Amino acid sequence: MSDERRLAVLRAIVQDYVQTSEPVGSKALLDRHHLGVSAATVRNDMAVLEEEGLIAAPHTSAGRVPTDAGYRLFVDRLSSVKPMSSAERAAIARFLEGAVDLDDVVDRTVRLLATLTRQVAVVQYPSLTRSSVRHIELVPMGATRLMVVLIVNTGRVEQRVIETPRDLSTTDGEATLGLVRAKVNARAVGERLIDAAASLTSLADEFDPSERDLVRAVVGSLDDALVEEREERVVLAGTSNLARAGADFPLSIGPVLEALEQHVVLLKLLGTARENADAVSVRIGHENPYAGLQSTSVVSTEYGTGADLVAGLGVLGPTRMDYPTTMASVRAVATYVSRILAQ
Amino acid sequence: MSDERRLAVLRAIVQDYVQTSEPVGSKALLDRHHLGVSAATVRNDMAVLEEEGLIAAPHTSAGRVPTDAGYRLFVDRLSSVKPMSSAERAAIARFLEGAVDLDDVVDRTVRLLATLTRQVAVVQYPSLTRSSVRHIELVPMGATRLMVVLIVNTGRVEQRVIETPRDLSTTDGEATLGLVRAKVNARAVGERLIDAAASLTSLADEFDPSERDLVRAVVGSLDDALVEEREERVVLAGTSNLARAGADFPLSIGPVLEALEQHVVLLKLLGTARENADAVSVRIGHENPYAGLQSTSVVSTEYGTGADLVAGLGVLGPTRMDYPTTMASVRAVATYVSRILAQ
DNA sequence: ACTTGGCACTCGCTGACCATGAGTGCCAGC
DNA sequence: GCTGGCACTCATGGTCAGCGAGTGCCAAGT
Repeated sequence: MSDERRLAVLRAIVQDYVQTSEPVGSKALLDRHHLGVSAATVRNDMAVLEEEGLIAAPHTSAGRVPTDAGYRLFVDRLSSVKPMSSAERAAIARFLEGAVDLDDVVDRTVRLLATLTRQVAVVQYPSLTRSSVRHIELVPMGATRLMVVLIVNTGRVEQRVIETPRDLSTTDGEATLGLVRAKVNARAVGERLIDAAASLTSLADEFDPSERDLVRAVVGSLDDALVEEREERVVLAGTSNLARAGADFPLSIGPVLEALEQHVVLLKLLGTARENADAVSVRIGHENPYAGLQSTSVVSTEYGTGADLVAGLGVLGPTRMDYPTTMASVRAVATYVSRILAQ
Repeated sequence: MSDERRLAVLRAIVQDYVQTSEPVGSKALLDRHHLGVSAATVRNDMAVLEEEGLIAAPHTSAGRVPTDAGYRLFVDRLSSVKPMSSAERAAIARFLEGAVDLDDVVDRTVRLLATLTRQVAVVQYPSLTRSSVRHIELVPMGATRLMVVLIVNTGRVEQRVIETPRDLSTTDGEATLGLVRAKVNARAVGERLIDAAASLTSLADEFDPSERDLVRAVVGSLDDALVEEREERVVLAGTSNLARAGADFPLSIGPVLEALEQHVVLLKLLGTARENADAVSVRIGHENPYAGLQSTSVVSTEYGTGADLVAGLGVLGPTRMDYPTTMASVRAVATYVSRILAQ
């Protein structure tokens, strides 16, 4: 049956509404899309679409607006990811090339994403939990304080300062410290962070009882650094784009801003996206499990180095969003930042 | 003359308007403050205040609202910083005590400030340019790559990875590296960052010509890390508080959000505050040099360790703000975070 | 069986109009 | 110099009518 034309009508409604942000009626629709039928036919189709819960009318006598389900159908079956021009791709690559270190890469990525999509961009720092230990350094700071520095293969560095039970400024103390440094590195380097924590636990047994306090203190602080959840950091950009789209949020942007401040929430959003393959994930309106984000959509994906996918990035905006181009931007940025990180 | 009473009227207007966010008229004013005079007298005073540009009427027949100049006079002469209860002080101290490292201190500080003031909080990272070098570590990563780690006395760590011109995996290479490490530290440790950069420049001269390439590479990356402006980082919290006070912004909160994303702007705001003594600085409305912040006020101060003041913190909100309590919170938080950092 | 033109109907939006009331400015008297 | 009184100004909120975009449905056409 005309099932196919009805979907074409839905597609047209979504496209028009995204562009004009006004409810679209049967007549306006005919002006902009030359479906080969009359207004009355479109009206009938619309009635069916409404019954199926794909579109809704704000008031009796206004045009129709897509529902979350309508957008869902649109992204799943009625749209394809819009290809980017090679000029755009080149611009992305060039902008990311200039980064000097990991912080800078992440910073540029998030800014770029916000600019491209004109929406709020969210980038997760490459997650330590999937990364491995590259080196551990012990730096004495005065007689009884020690800085423990953990260097991860993604380039991130974690440090802790601890009080040591022994005086390290003696030659004897220095020798001990050298031994501890060597053994800690021998056990941990190359291990994934979680495994490293495990293989360090029994380290104290290898030392003289008099030195175990020191070893335990070092291992303890490493444990701390290894599991510390702060590594799961996210960075935001483009928050002001929310104000531009202010009218799209039924209440106000307050709840959205609140959600954006709760980085745990954002991490979960990016995290659950990861269940899917390496495709771009889209979560629309009420599909978001968090109150306050129920009138927003999240377009996200993974990025990282090779087989070792390490983090997520994405954008957040009103459900009334240009999904095809947003998805294209997210995918392109993820691709290029991954490429940069692989070096 | 009744100059004094007129100021009392101004004070009352500011207080009422801050609380109710509605223009305050002569009658409403008498209900809430028992000035010993009649409404007509207050009206006369108001007329004078308006002529002096301290208050203004949104429309002919509405109450009066303080102007930026009115707020200025209020904070300068009509209010005192509200003292905090010892319970509040204790709560602040307790919350900040729990921090595990510098990042955590800054993070807790900014959150605390946002919660206390119910406004947008801005905290600058302790600035490296005023800090000194505590230690420099050189960590080989494979044969021809070297990680240069700079540890600053504020606890911050900067790292760079460089390609080395020499193979460092040989015993010979390791010896050279040890020598470089020792000399670099000898020259730089304890120096202020800017001075350290200067005293390192001639270091290559002390080495064999065959080793100078390596030394130059190390020094170059340190130079880079020492002057890198990213150290001048700021952290935000409480952005969602802007939405709550939405009605206070004539246009929309868009421009404000934009300004908040430009960290350079925020740094300048905190930076210029520093010209004043160690008091709390207040910049009201149009006193802010940045378009987009002209309907906001910034309350800021310095914090840091002892004589070595290293950074600024503050809050940003609508000009209609409870200045006395906000100033008290800012001052208290600065005091306590400084105390924590001094350890 | 589907499409189409037509027609009555709904309902949000806009602008006009009015009553209300908070608030002002001014003046004459104390 | 303060006060009570009074006329005046406007923003606000409510009602009401007209407009128009848009719908739903029906009867006729293909």
